Amino acid sequence: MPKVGMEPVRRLALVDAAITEIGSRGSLDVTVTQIARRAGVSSALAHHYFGSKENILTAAMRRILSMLGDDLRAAQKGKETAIERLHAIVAASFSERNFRPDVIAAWLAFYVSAQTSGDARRLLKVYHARLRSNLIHELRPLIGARAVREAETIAALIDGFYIRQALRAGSPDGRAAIAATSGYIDRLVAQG
Amino acid sequence: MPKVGMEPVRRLALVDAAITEIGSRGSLDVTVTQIARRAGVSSALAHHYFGSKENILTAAMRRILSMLGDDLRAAQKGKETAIERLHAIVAASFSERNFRPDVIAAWLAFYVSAQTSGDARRLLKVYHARLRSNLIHELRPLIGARAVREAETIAALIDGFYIRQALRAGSPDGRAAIAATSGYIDRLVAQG
DNA sequence: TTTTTGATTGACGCGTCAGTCAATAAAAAA
DNA sequence: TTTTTTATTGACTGACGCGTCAATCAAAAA
Repeated sequence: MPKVGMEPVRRLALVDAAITEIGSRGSLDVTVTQIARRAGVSSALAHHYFGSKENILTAAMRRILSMLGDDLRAAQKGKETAIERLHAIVAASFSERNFRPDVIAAWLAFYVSAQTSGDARRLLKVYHARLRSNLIHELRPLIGARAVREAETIAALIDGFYIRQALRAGSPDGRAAIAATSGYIDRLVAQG
Repeated sequence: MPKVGMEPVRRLALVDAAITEIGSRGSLDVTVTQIARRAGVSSALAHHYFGSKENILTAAMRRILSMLGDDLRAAQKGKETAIERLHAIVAASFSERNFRPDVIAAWLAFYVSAQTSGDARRLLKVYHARLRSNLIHELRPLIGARAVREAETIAALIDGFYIRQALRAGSPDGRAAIAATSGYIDRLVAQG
């Protein structure tokens, strides 16, 4: 079976396997062997390509956040008004692709690892900064100086719905989260 | 030094040490030896009293949540109106005693362990249920049927500020969180 | 065909950690 | 005083996980 050009294939498979494994175990306490098995390779190969377990986990995190980033960008495209773009940000945050049990569990686990790992911390901060700057940019023309503080609150609301979903049993209810968050924004704007 | 009646003293010291250790490491990945050393005893003694590491961690979690519960109850006492009690709930949630880096880190870590451990999950659900029922009870006379949905949103807001604080560097800014959350409630009530 | 290069893994060393156990020491009870 | 009970720990073990390494295998290049 040894064919040339396997590296990118294996890397992707391992990262995907890591996300799934973290999601299914609900914790970063996954072994390289578990990840490798799920990806259909040996643990030695995982080390061969990634060097260390931490590198695998960081790559998984990067992938989750970049998926979210892509969605955010895509959702805002074509929207004409600021309020539409705000709604698009909220919708993307709770879209079927991102607001999923395994992704939520992984995302939560990364929050914890950000307490220790510099890489994880940096990546999460980038995501925070981008979300924040997006929100402020759209809010400013609508509510002026209050945009900064309100962006923080909206972000907290989004993160809050994420973490609470992590504790729920059933499949995520993105619509309720969207309704609440968008509702908050609408009331904000209506009041000026 | 062996004196009788050490058990409750040791238990308390070990649980406190566990909270501090988790907070300082920012993760549940703490060893029994670390906890025991911080409490000034051997790891064997920790096992002697608690039987297992998981029991220590669960006890630590129970303690954090019961501290929060006490504060919540105390804060509501003496308040006459529903809106005052709502503000008291928010203030207690972000009080100096609870909204502290090590407690926040431990709390976050417990959220993760709730994905795996039945005990942790159960404890967190109790906290959620109590907060939810408190909020609904006070909101109902003010906004009627919308109370249920809004209680969920307020809870998400609180949890969201917690998790976002976990990523920040400096010491927690409880006032800002209180201002935002209480502000949300005020606007809610003002609109009827 | 021979050589090189990339893919792949089984086996293993090294460290860590949870939990056990037997032994010691001192207080309390008999 | 002798016996029992409680507190306490050093030493140990069995399991587990990361990361390494030498070896194998097949495709590609020479």
